[in-house]
Amino acid sequence: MKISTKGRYALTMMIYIGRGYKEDRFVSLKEISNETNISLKYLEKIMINLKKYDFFITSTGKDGGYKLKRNPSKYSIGEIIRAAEGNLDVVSCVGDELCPRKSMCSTYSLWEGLSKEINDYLDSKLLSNYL
Amino acid sequence: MKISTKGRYALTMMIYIGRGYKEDRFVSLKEISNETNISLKYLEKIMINLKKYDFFITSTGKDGGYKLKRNPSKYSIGEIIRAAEGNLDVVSCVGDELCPRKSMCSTYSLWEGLSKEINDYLDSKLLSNYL
DNA sequence: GTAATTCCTACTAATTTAGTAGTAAAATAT
DNA sequence: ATATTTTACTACTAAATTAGTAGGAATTAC
Repeated sequence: MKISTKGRYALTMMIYIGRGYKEDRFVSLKEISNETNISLKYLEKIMINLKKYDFFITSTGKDGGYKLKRNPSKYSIGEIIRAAEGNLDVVSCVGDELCPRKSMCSTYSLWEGLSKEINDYLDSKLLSNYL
Repeated sequence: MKISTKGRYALTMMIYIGRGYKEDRFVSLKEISNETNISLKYLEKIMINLKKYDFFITSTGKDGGYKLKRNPSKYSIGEIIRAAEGNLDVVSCVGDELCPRKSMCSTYSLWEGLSKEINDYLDSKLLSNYL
């Protein structure tokens, strides 16, 4: 039940990029990599998932990088972590997938409830709280 | 952020053993394996972790198995899952371990808060609710 | 004493996580 | 224009964790 580096580093990037928001400047992954000592290549890889969402304006080339599209208070931590890691359900047996183990059905509501707690908690926290 | 089979199957076993509590009988892993189609050997392996805690009275040999030591309402789901999986903190940077990445310190309270939510939720649920 | 069960140790396979490597394409400062 | 810087894209690899398997010793009810 650990949050992986994918989710943690994604949030790190969002924080750095969020800090550039007031100055209206692009923040490059190079810069984040330098300040955090996280490999540039790995940041790029994690960024692939985030780019699928409508989070940034990007610019290639000199002085390029990423800029937030919205105000940092308009991003929840939940949407960031889910963008990076996928859904935050604690079990995969959701939807109409049939579970062959009867005994576990009695625990479905437990896992569903826990997943909801996790999502609600993270959705209640905003990026602006962590800049 | 998935609960692994270790935790899920541990709970499954506790439920089956808990059902035997009223009849005051030993429930064997063989029986649980037969009803759930989870490999006996794997159940044995997961049981190793649970046995470190004061959960059961055991009996080897014919008609042997496991019997709960306390009333099912005296076991929280949290203690069961922690016994099987280890602590439920969502990050490992707890205690006095020093984190080299400054930017992440701003998120420590987030992960600590989330870990507390998870533990509190699971501690509020009792085994007796899932028999 | 035999069958059923836990107890104990060791091994293996599959999956996920955590990276690395190389290059192409785009934008910009000069 | 061109050199530089940055994102964009594709592919590969290493380490760790998860999920199991295998074989047999000790214990107990009958």
